[in-house]
Amino acid sequence: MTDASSTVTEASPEAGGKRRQIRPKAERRQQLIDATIRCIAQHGLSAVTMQMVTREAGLSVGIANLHFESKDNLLKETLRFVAEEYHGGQIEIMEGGDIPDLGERLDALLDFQLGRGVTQRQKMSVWFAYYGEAGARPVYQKIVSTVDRLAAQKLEALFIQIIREGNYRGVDARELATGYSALIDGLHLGLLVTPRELSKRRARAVARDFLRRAFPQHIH
Amino acid sequence: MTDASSTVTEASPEAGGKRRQIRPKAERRQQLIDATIRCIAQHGLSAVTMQMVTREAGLSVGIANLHFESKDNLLKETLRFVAEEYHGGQIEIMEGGDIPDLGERLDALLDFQLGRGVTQRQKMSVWFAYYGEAGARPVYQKIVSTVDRLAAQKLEALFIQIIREGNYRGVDARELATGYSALIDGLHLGLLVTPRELSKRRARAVARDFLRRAFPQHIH
DNA sequence: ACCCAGAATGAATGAATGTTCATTCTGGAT
DNA sequence: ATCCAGAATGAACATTCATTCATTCTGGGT
Repeated sequence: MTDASSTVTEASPEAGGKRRQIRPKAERRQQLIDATIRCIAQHGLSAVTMQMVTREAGLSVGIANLHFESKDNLLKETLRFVAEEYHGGQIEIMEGGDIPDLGERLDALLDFQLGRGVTQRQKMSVWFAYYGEAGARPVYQKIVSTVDRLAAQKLEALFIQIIREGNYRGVDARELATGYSALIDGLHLGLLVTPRELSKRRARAVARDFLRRAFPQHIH
Repeated sequence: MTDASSTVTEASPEAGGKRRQIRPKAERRQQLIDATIRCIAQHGLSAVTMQMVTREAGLSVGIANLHFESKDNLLKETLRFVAEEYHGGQIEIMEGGDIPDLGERLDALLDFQLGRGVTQRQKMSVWFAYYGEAGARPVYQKIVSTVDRLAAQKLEALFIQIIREGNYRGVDARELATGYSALIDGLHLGLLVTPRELSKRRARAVARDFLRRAFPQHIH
């Protein structure tokens, strides 16, 4: 009855007041997934331990196996969350009823893919940590493939619309979509591994150039 | 004096004849690095153990710490080897005194980057396994950055030559080189993670398209 | 005020792994 | 034939980590 921690936000990893709190399952799951993302970004996927994650979340070790049955499952669910968040965001923009102009929609997509601040870097780390293991783990491949395929289809559909509107000749939407996706992935890699060589500004310029060369009327 | 294993190639992981062989240090180092590459490709970086690597190499556990001082060091040296092999190959082609025609040289580069068979897939796995950890491990970043920077410079130099020869206007060699490198990285990722969606043939077509759009006179 | 389903805890457990080092063995030098 | 530097071995050790579960605690329902 001495502390004023009645509205504690769980944001403080340490804190003296360590009063036990009971929260709904869904909330704890998300809390653990968020902590996992931070841990992977900071220490790398192969160095992540359950103790590390639960401490980062400000919870006890046992709780991870209560809400996820195992470490493997926690990692799997974390990947699923990141994948769905990233691709979901893209898809929303590409379907974009809120942006009628196709050129502006492309711009918004590019903003989403290469924008944001520190948070984005965390997500990128997680993203590529899983890519690294995907070659040996079919489960990861499957999760990524599923969302990837949908995003690829939406991108192709958007490109088809743009090609029709601009009356561009000799351009294959599918091939261009594959190229653009690969380019964005490659730029993310560059930003992550060699941030000294590749600034975010330049990455955006490069991606924009790619689009301009393909759709000169839509990107200026 | 009963066996004919005098010219044993160390290629057989098991084998009944387990006679101890003494070999020069450099050879053992390479043997262990090769085994490490195979293990990473097959099991993923985070699952690799010393026992796994030494068994794959057909040697005892102690030997890894004899030639490399630790597991960390073995992994570091393996990355250095893969990085230098990949970038070294590229650089050799780009400097390429043996291919005078610039268009053909681009073709050769593309062949090297997206060609080959199973072996190449192994190398890709290793490559991205390290990328995944690079966000959290400055040592890996440094190794990759070093070779990467040199390759980027050579590529830019090649593009400058091509731009001059073709008299291309409004094209920035540096930006184009960044874009092409990123595209290749992204295509590698696609081949590794979603081989069902992206065939090697299509990856080549996409990369070729990128070059053709930039240098139409040099790529047909 | 009381109760109790089930959320949360964390010490204990056992398995896995990196590293060490006393010992064995090899092959070229003498 | 003999020798020995140092390459190779692998059982043993210490540590680290995922998982378990007996116990404690919480907060909504009655």
